[in-house]
This record gives sequence, structure tokens and C-alpha cells, in this order.
Amino acid sequence: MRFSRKDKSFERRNHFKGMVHESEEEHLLEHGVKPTAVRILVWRKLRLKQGAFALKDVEEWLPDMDRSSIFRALRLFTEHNLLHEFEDGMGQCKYCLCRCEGEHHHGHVHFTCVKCGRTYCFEDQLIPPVSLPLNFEMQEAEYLVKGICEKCR
Amino acid sequence: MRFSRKDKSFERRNHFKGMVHESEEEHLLEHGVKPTAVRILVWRKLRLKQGAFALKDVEEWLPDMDRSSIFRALRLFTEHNLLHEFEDGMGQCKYCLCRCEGEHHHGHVHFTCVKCGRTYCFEDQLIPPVSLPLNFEMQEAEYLVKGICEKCR
DNA sequence: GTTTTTCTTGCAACCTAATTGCAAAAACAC
DNA sequence: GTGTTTTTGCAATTAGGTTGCAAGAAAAAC
Repeated sequence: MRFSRKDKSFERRNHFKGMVHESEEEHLLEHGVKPTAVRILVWRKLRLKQGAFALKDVEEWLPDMDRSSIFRALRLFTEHNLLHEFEDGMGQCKYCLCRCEGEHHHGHVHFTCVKCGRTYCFEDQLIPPVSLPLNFEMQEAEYLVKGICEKCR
Repeated sequence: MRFSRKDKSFERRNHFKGMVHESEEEHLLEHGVKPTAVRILVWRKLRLKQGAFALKDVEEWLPDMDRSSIFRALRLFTEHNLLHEFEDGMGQCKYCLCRCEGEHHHGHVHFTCVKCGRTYCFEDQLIPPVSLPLNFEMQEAEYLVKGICEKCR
């Protein structure tokens, strides 16, 4: 399936009616992302998610969309600070909604369940700062806890 | 090349003489690892390393040894708390010497340079603890800083 | 409007790191 | 020594991530 904004089916699929659509488009625009068909659909799926997700998850949420199109949308969103990308400790790359203004130095703590693989965002637990040796320049920090989540105990 | 402890070339390759060899063997034995030829050679390469390393690094240090043999040695060492395994934030799995007694809850901070890919261990910076929601059971924690290292500035 | 140019998308293919199956070799038990 | 178990090297596979490219869509130029 090819996603195009001019497509009638795109409008139907996405309840293309005024306000809601506008605000999603504007949100992308505000972050410097041109709101194309694929990007609007992907963003619509992600914008309300609580935890972290992998490319594979988004593929399941949008089964008609091509893997590489999703991949490129996620990468673009990450580059424009709509998402934050990190490794989940189980060999997978995950994304979560980014609410940082400006620098990413102090994001929140993540928790990956070694049983089910889900990654949780503990948004109220900010990453405690540590001091680095001189001449080491921090760009971002990750704090990852591995263990058993509430659903798997 | 097949690695065997009975092999004359193994003895020569590895300066198999008394004390040193014994203490390396014993260190493996103390951690419940049977000291085979491959494991002794791998451990001998790792035991004095400062920073973290990837499988690929060990392959370069032991060019005659098979990748999967090294892989299995590293996995075994990790299982027996000789090494600590983690993701370096650049999509690679890295290892560092583990000096934890018992639990891994509070390891040290790691720093990965986004330019050269090297991962440093800041052993004097222990990971500051965070509190988790009830019903989330911690097994281990990782604190990873990404940025530019002293050699790349 | 039409044409030209640029950007986006879907598909297939590729890459790289990690991992496994298996048979031969080595180590171990007797 | 023989028989059994473990280890090793090789080849192959998996899986996640990524890219090249041609066709389609959007934007710009006319």
C-alpha cells in the first residue's frame, strides 16, 4: 500500500477532519518535520504511547506500512527531538516520546523486563547526574534498569 | 588452529611455566569455570584490560582463535561473574572486568565515545541508586554516558 | 494550468553482529 | 587401554538494522 496524502483512502483511514489533523501536522512542523502521509500516520500511533517501543512494535501497529518507511520516520523524528532513541539492554533499539527541551542530558530512567522484553519509562525518575573526568564531554546519558516487571512477577 | 592444553605449541604460545599459569587457572576455577585451553588464552588477554571491549576486539587480540570459541568463552565468563556484559549505546555488546562481589546492582558508569566508539569504565563513579515503583524487581543497572572522549576532542 | 525538479515511498537486497548445529578433537572417567 | 562427556572450529543461520534504487507524489518553476 502506498501512502499519499492526496489519496482518498488516506483521508478515510485517518479521520482527516480539521482540528485534530491540523494540530498533529503542526506539531511535526514545529519540530521541523515536513508532515507527509507516512509521518502523520506514524506520529498518530506514537504520540500517546506510555512506554518505549521498538521498530517491530510500530510495524505491528501499522501492518500495511513498509518497514523501511517506518524506520525512516522514526529516525527523522529522533533527529528532530520528537523521539528519544536508546538500547534496551536486550539487544534491541527502542524509542520513547521525548519531552526534553533542548539538551538530552538528563532524561528519565528506563526499565527493561528480562522476561517479557517490555521497556518502561519512569518519567518521574530523572537520571541522577554523575561527574566525568576532565576532557570527557557528555552529550547524553542513559540509565537502564533490568529486572522483572510488575506484570511478570 | 585448534587449541588444546596438551598441545606443545599451546605451552610455548603461552609461557606455560608454573606460578603465573597456575594462578590464572585457579582464578577461573574459583569462579566455577573449567580452565580449558581457549578459556585460559582468552582470560589471559582480558585480565589486565582497563576499558570495555567487544567480541571483535578480542578477535583481533587472538587472530588465530575462532570467533565462536571466543564468544562462548565470553558468555561463560559473564555467567560466572568474571565479566560484566552491557550495550555500549552504539549497537554493540561490550564486556568489562567484573569486580562485583555478589550482586551487580551498583556497577560503575560507562562512557562511550560517539566518534571513536571506545567505551571507558569510570570505576570510581558508582551508579547512583534510583527508586523503582513497587512490584518492579531490579536485577542490575546500567549508567551510560555518550559523548566525546578525551582522545577525540 | 503544464512542465520540471525535488522529495518520499515501497520493495528488495544487503550488512553486521550475534548465535547455533554439528562433527571432529580433546579431556575425563574408568 | 575403552567408552563417555565436554570443548572446539567451521559453516551456516538468525535477526535487527540499514541502504540503493526506481516509481510515485509533492513542490517549484514556468
